[in-house]
Amino acid sequence: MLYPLSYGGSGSAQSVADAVGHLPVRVVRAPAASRYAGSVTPEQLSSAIVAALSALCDDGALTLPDGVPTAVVVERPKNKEHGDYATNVALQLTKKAGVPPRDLAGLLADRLAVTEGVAAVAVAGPGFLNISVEAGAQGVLAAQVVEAGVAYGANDLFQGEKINLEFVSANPTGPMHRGGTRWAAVGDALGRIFTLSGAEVTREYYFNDHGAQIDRFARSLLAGAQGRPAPEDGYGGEYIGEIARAVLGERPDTLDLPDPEAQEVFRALGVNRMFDEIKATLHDFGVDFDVYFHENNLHESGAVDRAIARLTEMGNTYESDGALWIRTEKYGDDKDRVIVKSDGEGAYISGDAAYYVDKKERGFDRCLIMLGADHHGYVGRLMALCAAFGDEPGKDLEVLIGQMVNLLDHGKPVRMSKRAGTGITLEDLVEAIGVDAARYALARYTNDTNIDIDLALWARQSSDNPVYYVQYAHARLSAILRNGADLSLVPAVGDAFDPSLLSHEREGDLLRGLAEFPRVVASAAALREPHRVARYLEETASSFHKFYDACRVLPQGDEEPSDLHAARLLLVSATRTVLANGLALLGVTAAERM
RNA sequence: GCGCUCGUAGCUCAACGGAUAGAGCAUCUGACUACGGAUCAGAAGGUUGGGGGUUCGAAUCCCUCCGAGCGCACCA
Repeated sequence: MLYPLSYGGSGSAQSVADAVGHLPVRVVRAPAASRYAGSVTPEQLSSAIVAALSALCDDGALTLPDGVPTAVVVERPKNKEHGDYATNVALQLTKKAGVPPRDLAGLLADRLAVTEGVAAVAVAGPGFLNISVEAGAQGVLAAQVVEAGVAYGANDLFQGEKINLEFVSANPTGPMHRGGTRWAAVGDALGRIFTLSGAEVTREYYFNDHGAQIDRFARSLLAGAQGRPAPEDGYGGEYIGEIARAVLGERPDTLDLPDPEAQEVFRALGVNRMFDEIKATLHDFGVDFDVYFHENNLHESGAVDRAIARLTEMGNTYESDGALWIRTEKYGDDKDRVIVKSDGEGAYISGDAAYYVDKKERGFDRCLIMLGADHHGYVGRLMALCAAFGDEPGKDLEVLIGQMVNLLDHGKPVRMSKRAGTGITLEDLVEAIGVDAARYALARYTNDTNIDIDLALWARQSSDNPVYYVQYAHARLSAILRNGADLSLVPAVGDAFDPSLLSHEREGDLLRGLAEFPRVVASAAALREPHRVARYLEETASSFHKFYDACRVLPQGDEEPSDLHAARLLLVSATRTVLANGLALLGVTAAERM
């Protein structure tokens, strides 16, 4: 769930879906133009329903004071007794039209029944329209998926938008702990999802390399190098000694310098070492940022002073008790905040103000910041900051919160990392269960719930591990295609493909599932919920296994290859495309063999 | 005390305000002359924390109580 589109108790609980319109029909680009005509997609059904409504109004059978909607929701029912597709349009319009829902549904059903590719339309329950599609109209999708290839799943929800994603942004004072770890997986996946939804994405990491924490880090390194214990307010853990030794390796004479100068060497070189280590860890995790932004630059370049000046020009600052304050309360924060401390130093928020201005000057339509739950108290002031600059919180700036991740091992909490001296690090997690399982496990759940990840489960290579279930399906699909190739059997294409052959119930289930993929991607982008992709992949893998169990794809023994074999091989190819594209969105390997 | 996020099967979790609340694991029963059994079929398992409200319809929105996690700096 998105954190605040509305925030600070303004009361409106408007969902993102509302904000972008009715998702299921609006966002989806029809599969690439294709020589395989005759398919029936949800979008086409939506159009057909809109046309039917218009016709009913023209005939005087129906009166809609607000006019005919431009699109209606067509969804795939959970229960397949309710047809291939369903719409609640009659229930939605019953009040405006002044017609009982079942009557309105009946009027629409008569009109829709004659649509090409539609096999049957039924009125059900309180007034749902249940639509069944002819087998041939569904089967076409297999060809469309294979034609689209890696582009299948693309949609234009964020077409042309420049989106800045800031995530992880762990302090360069130690190895990356679990707070940033969840976002490393989820934020990167979200970036991939936005990209497939048409956005131009910039991934950004904000290094807080300014301020007291860096002083503490430098003092800790110096202490470590001198064999003294870590300062009381400093950093412990084995990595301090490692970094200190590395700095000494680079500058062996450091300890001969007076302490203040030595500390400066440790600061400069130690922080750089930490940068490099964090970048390398993330790279190994499959996450690379386009921009590593250094907070210190904002202070040294005068960007902070300019941002503060601008806030002052806009009348959003005032002096009190020798400090400069920003009027965040006016914009929904709990209270005003100090932006320049009475000692003349910029408070932390001054860097954020300048950073935000910098992002906007770089032309981003949306800036998303992803934070751990331990920072959610900061959301209000960030949003207020955005408003203080005259921008629109929730649009120009959006903050996502990821709740805590608890790591377990055989049900028991794992809390400490020897090397970091604090929480479990990303490296610890990867070492325990590998990159694929780690990324999948972290991306599989909604961000706004605490999750427990049991290392013992995710390290297991068996069916109770969801990532293996999906990867296995992909490997199995790959094996079928390999075996088919050995028999010189290739997926049906062009005139050789008869979509109506894919008429088995399990084939229909699978095809309808594959048709959902672009909408799943679009909704994952709109709601900022990558876990939808993971759940969808598990469903699709399951749907495939059921198909596999019931439908023989390749010829057996001396059997002659038939058009059905070729058609099913095409369906196999399409399914593999969807699983591969979906796993790619999560940054998880899609292996041909396991 | 105030705020944010949650509370769904024994466990871990799904469910754009829609139809009989779904999966996996665990438990029980079945399917291997195997296109990869890392699979499939079936059974059992629920007052969606409690109580009000909103409406054609609520796990979902509003109020309230209970419980959990995380926050409430001139720290960063």
